Amino acid sequence: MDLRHLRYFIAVAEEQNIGRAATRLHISQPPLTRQIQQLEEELGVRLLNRTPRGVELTQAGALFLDEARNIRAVVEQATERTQRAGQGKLGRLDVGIFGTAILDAIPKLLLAFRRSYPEVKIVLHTMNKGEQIEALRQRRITVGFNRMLAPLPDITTRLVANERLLLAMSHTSPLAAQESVAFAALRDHPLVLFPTGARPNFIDKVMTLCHEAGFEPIVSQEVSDAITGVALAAGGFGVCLVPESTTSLALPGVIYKPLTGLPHHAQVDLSCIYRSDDQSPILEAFLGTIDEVRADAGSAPA
Amino acid sequence: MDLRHLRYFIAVAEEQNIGRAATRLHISQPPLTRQIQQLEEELGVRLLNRTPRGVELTQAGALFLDEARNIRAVVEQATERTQRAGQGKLGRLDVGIFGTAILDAIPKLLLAFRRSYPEVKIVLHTMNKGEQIEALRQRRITVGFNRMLAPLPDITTRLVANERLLLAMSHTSPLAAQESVAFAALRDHPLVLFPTGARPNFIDKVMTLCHEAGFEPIVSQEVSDAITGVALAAGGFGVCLVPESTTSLALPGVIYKPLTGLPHHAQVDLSCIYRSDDQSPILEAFLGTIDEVRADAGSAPA
DNA sequence: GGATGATCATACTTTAAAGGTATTAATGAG
DNA sequence: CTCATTAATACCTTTAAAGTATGATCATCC
Repeated sequence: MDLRHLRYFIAVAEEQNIGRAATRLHISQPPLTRQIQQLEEELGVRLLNRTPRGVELTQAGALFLDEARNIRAVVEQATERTQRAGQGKLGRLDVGIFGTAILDAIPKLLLAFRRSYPEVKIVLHTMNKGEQIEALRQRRITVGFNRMLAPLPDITTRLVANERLLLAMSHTSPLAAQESVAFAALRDHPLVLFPTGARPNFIDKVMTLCHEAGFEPIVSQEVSDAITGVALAAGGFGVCLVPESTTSLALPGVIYKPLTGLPHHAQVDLSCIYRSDDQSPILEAFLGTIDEVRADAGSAPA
Repeated sequence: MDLRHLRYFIAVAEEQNIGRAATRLHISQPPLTRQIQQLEEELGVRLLNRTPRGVELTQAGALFLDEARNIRAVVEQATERTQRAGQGKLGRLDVGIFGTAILDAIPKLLLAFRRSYPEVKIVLHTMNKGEQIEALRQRRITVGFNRMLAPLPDITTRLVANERLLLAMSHTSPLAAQESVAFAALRDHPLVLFPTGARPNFIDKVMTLCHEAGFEPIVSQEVSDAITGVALAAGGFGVCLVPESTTSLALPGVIYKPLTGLPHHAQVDLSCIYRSDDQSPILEAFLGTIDEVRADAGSAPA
């Protein structure tokens, strides 16, 4: 049996007349007669009673008409859903996120994507840089978000945001009175650094900036993540260099100050990463959303 | 799109390999490759990612696999149901019944049919002789039950039961003391006759029997149906000739007596009637059940 | 790192089946 | 009894699916 048989049978049943049905189907009458005969033979069931004025459905034929219409509807729905999936409009996007990277930019991005593609289910997985790479390769996630990723052949990196550096400190800090802080002034202040973890990382970046500025920083403490770092800064353990988006962390007693005297490259990137050979339409859609969001942010910066 | 495409795609998806799937489908690899390409082109969706070790499903492909399996199941179920309908095992049987004909024989028959064909819905329609003929011609019913039907060209009659005649009377009747009643004795007893309605009917039959026995009966009352007739007999209006199955009507004060001295043809038939040109499998099944029930009754009479 | 083997894709041919034309058979209407 | 209508059949054409042979690509193994 064939979908064509169903289509033909529906036409014949609706017209109650093989010739008229053939016209409607844009074929001639004899092949239609044959196709219906073939269908009946294959099912082993008489579907039509032939009369001199046309045909009429048997009881089995009436039942089969219902079934045929149902099948047609199911097939239509299947193709429609598949096509939406093929356009990235229906499906699932697994996203690897890295602790503090979830602040600010990423929620905006995910919300924008969900607005454009409401039928794509977004599943978040918290994992660190190494785990993200591993999960990408194993296809457990489609995209990850990270900072300062060393380039890899099979992973493509796409810049999502480039943030200024700010200085987090306790409101009791001697630097708190100033409107802004000169980077070079940090030579005399103990620093809380983060994150400890796979190199290269943000600690390396800060160290390099200090060296470029001509001093060796006083390291008060190295901690695993930004939240801990800011908390320690609030507690007076020292000052802590953070990406701008960290200001979303409004811990009590913490104030953030802009820095002056930093080189242009003293910014910290936030990148989206994905498998270079991934051609899935959902990924494409997601990358498109990134572009849109960046364009919006560029045209109307906050 | 075609059911073949679905079958092929399911095989490819399950084997994750076009060549192996082709073997499983008993075709060679190139046409299978082409059919899959064709399917993708028609949907406008990439369903497979080709790798050097075979193929893997895209997200849309995985969704389509589910849909394809679903369609296959729906189609299988449709053919299965249609085939059962074609064998008379699934569907609907509309039956016209005539008042008192519902006693005894017909319930037995309908129960036997329902036991053999539990998925055929039996719908009963109470209608008289003329209405049954009309309803048969208009296909509102498939079979009817009736007595003493005059032969018609487009309606076939099939004898279901042939019943003796009994005499219903009040237990206070002078005839009540006898074990049986000689038919000729009825010449002196007023008769309650039924049914009034389309000729020929049971009244004609009784009158003929009386004439053959050489007397003109005293007609006490003519009534529309057996129940009324028996009730009047119970009330002392006279005696009432009834088919044997009427004994199911155990009205208070009524007794039934066998008759002696009747000719062989003094029996009343109960027949099933149906359109002569009706070839529906459900009718065939029902006629088959009639045969079986009669055979059972014949081999082991009550 | 080049040979090897596996896999999918392409080109071309064969075969099967769907579609078309002409005609017949059956049946009801005028 | 003829005519019109309808489905069925016979035969031919065309389309498309299947087969054969071969090429391209890429991972794997010595």
